Amino acid sequence: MALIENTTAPVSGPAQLLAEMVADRIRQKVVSGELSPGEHLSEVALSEELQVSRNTLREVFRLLTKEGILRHEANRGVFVATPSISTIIDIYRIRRLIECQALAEGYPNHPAIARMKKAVEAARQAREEGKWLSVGSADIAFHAAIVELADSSRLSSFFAQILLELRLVFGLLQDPEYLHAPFVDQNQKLLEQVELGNFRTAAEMLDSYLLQAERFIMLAYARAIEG
Amino acid sequence: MALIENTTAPVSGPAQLLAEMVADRIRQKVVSGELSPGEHLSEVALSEELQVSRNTLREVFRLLTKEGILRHEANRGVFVATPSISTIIDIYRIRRLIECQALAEGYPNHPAIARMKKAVEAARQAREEGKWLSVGSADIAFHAAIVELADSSRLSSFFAQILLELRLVFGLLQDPEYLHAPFVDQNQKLLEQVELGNFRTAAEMLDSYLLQAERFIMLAYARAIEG
DNA sequence: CTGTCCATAATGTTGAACAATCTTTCCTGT
DNA sequence: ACAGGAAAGATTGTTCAACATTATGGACAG
Repeated sequence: MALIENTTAPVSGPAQLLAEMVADRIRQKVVSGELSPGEHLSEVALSEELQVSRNTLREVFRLLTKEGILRHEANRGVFVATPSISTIIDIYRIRRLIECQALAEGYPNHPAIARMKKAVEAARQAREEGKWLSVGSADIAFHAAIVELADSSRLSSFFAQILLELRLVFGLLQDPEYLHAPFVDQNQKLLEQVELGNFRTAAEMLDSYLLQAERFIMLAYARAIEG
Repeated sequence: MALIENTTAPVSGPAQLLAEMVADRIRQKVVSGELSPGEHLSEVALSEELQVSRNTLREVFRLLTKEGILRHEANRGVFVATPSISTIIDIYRIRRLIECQALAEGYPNHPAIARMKKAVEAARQAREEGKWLSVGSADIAFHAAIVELADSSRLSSFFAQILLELRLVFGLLQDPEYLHAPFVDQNQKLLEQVELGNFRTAAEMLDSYLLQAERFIMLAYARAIEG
């Protein structure tokens, strides 16, 4: 009789792995600002909201904690990571080290250059439309493309993580226009040098841009945590 | 009555998180060669052997897969990662990029230099005693210390992962003496330059050492997968 | 020998249970 | 009134058992 009936009903098998999909959704929630830095993520609440079991959610937490966008405290659960000054310093130290080196050793006709160009165009478009969050995304894509010049899958995915953490920092800051607008033209200038084959010059420009951006963001950060 | 009696008995609570401990044990199994590249890790078998539940083990699998020492295939489970030629290329590309840059921008009296010195001494000691696996460990520690010159926690832990993958490669190769012996003296020479404050010189030496090591290991690898 | 079907085993995912730990509340004694 | 502490409640850590889904291996037919 009804004893054999199955009550739990995952009607359709997972096309992709469930945990990966959930991880994507949480990443997006963090980037979009739906989840704020420092916020506590309750296992029961989130598992109900996302319609997954606690076990699956915990697998996701492990992933995202390793990625650095969540923080884990024993017996207290996970929280959205709260970037600090030292986070910003660390991120920009890494950006200068990796991006400049990748750029300096780039070569003409590398497929990543096309992606850089596309990102610059997307950024200009988004700027005209006033979509500052999209400008930020395009800026991220541009710098991810720079790292792809190094032709290293491991380096690229590591750098993607770093850029994701940077987006967390951006989320903390106000005034996205003031924040993202200057980068559009800088990226454009970088791309011009790259297309001329002047990779060394481009790398030097990038280094100074990044130093400048770091100071800029540190200031905005200091302003944000006070006001 | 006995209904309330508890049958499951984890008598003592976890001092540290169980999953982290299990992850350490599996990492060690991989590094020590107890688990070989390509080997399939059964969830039931391993969870029984390590005395943890399947769920906990799956959390660990997620971690180690992200670290790159395990590989996940949908509906087929996890396997110990099998380094390929392109893995070696990728690893050494990253090593040259990160290590040389970190070394070039190092400065005297940095605490990491003491760690480099300690690693060199440990390596010499281990070599005299013929403990080639320890020589390998010391070599790893030496290069991890170089990266710590960059003072970036994120970069250091990323690089630790890369070096762990490299150990996987070593596990694939025969003749650890032939493999590790040359590095001891090279590291010694590097350290001498660093202690003299010649960071630029050291960085250039390191670059050529790494190029040399890459060729060396590629050859050993090619020999290993054939014979 | 090759392709199909079925039994078997593995993974993917869930829900419930309980132990350990943290948090809040409330009581008590001074 | 208030500091200290015990009890109650909520949350995480971990396990287990169940079941759906997907691979694997073998028997069998052509």
